Amino acid sequence: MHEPTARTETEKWTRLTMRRWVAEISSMLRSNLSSQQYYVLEVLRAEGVRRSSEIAEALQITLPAVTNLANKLVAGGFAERVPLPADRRVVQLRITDPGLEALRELDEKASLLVERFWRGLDDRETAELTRLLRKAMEKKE
Amino acid sequence: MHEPTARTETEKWTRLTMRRWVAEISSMLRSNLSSQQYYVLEVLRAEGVRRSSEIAEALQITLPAVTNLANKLVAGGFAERVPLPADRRVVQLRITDPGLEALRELDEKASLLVERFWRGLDDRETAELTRLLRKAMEKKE
DNA sequence: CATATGTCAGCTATACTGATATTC
DNA sequence: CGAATATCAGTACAGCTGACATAT
Repeated sequence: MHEPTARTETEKWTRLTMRRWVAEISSMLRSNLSSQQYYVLEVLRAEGVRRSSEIAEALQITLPAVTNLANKLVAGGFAERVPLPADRRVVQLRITDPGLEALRELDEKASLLVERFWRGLDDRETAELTRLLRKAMEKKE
Repeated sequence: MHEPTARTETEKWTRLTMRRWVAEISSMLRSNLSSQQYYVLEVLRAEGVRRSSEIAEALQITLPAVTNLANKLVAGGFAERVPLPADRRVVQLRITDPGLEALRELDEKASLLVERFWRGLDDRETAELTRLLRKAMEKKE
């Protein structure tokens, strides 16, 4: 083994960091959309219309769970169901203008959260952290 | 503003990283304890016996939620309730040997998960990442 | 007729609020 | 008696599996 204590330190700080993130983001979302609803809207904004099965795949949940999420989003006016004429089994979801607006507000909050989250780092360190996260994620595919 | 794109990049990669972590840890725990149960056991192992109110504080959940978690852990044999003679309103929780054993197994898995999670980074980068996470977390108190 | 897509029904798990012991 | 601690009761919400309707 190369450096036994180093790996333990990495574990320790990785897990503490992740735990805090989860705590902060869930308290941020408390009064608005659930985090899954938020994620669906983000997917819709980024990708345009998406069918239920694609959303299930993206969120790693079952199709009935997507139906449930979609019901909430549609009921709230954040998304709408759009039939796909070419294949009438398919139901697509599309984000609405109020959905985009809600997303913008949440983006604002998330942005502040990220900024606050890494507040202990200076600009150079933040840039280095970003580079490392990006590299780690890009190599995961 | 200093570097508008830099902040956006930080946001983007922070959030993707966190989302993936949540997905991976929850699939890791799927067949065992819930992540909250896991966290309670970790707290108990680190701190010795803890009263319900302290656990609620640590996990940022309500007291009834702790009662529920404690019921599950006790039913599973992972923890036990210990009265505190000095104050008979208090119920403390203590981890059992089977609880320690379960934790060891999960630690093993979590350890592999962390290692795999940052696999895209080399040793030097992993050390730097660890330093940055630690610094960011320590400055948050 | 077999497969694919989405929804419905019913179940489970977990957290919450409010009410209720019990003890300090 | 008021405050603190934990639990109980009831509710809400999100996810799952299995059954079902519709379309390919």
